[in-house]
Amino acid sequence: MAHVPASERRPQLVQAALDLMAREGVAAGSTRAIAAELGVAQATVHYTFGTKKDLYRAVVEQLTAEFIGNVRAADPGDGPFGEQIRALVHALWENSTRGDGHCELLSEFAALAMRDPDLQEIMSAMQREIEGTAAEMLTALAEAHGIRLALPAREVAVFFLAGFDGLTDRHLAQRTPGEPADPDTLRGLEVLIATAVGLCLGAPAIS
Amino acid sequence: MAHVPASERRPQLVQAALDLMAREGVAAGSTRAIAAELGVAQATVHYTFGTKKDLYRAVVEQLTAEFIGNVRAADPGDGPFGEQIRALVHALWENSTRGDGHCELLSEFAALAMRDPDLQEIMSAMQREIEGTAAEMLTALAEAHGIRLALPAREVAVFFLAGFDGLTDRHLAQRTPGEPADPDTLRGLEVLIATAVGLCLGAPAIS
DNA sequence: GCCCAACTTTGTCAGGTGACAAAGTCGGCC
DNA sequence: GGCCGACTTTGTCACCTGACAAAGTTGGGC
Repeated sequence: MAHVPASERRPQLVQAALDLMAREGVAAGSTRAIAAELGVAQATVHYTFGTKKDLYRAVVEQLTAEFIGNVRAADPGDGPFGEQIRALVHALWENSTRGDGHCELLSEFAALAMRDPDLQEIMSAMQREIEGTAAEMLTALAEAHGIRLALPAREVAVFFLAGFDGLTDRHLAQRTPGEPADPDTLRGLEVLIATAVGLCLGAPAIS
Repeated sequence: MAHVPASERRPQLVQAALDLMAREGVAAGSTRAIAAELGVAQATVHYTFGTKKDLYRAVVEQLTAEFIGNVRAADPGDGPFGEQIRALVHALWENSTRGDGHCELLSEFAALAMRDPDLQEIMSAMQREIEGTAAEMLTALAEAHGIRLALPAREVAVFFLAGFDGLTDRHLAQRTPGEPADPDTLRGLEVLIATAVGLCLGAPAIS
């Protein structure tokens, strides 16, 4: 095996762990399996990261960065406000249901984080970062249309992202890999978009 | 250890597994740990259930039954329609965030189910059962008030429950055990209730 | 009162886990 | 050109896992 500086080995191992776990689940991410994925001795993992949890931490950070990058890269098109939101959300949905296992992996880490304070801190920070990004994009979009948001952008973001996460979880629970998404889930997504846009514009029924 | 018929041992083991896993997480639910929780030999688990997965299945079914029972037992009070919904949702929230670990456990099983077709089937059925229950209660409530729902009850239920699950997950990710819930989460819950009620009554901004 | 089937216990297996130590190998720097 | 520190490999702990077999033990039915 070639001699590679640790600064290169690190991202290689993170990527190997990410690939393996996205494919076969967090539970399959033993240090041995991850090392084998990269074609490296098991002890290399411990040499590079010290502890398995440190590797996991790095994987989650990588996953977060990718996710936020994808969100930011989405193209809202140039329609009216509501249509732009719709386009962004659909892009996000495509991204989350692409079947590369990254979304599942994030859910698994979220489950792990409930029992592990260290992981919880990371996942919590990640969530806040995503919410911040969403709020920021929403604000920018509204501003571009000269719209004054009826609710603080952050509140809309939290409401929307909670609904979105719930729907992706539902999708993951209901889907059969080959088939299209459950129509109830897709309908839920449309309702969510409509209510979120309504929230922004100050729909009368909302207290 | 006393000689107990398997028909009694079964629920005892399920309860022991439930207690243990709610307390320490699914990962701590080895057959040995579960047997020890009940004060029984490890092989008893295999005698009674054959396979660990069969035990897990039984635990999930128990958890589902409890959850639906709690939902059904909630008291909507006797205010106007919107207030009754609100009361029910708050009861559900209290139930889900009580800190007995059952909610966390359900999330963990949902994560497991993403990689295990057998579990997925159970969790999927559970989800549909909960949605059906919610839709049913919503219909009954609307009928009692002479309200004609602007959307099919099932659609409202899917939308609401997805949002609710997202918010409980957010709560689980953000909370620090001793402290009160994150205000953003609670605000999200209120927004969710308001939009769900608005959906029922046919809020104008919703397409 | 006894006997058979249902249940429980003890013991063991093969395999997987995270972690580490020690020896080996490589590459850049002097 | 050699050497020293950074990296890799091999080997090995101690432990935990699900599963099973075989030998008890118990209780209900006759």
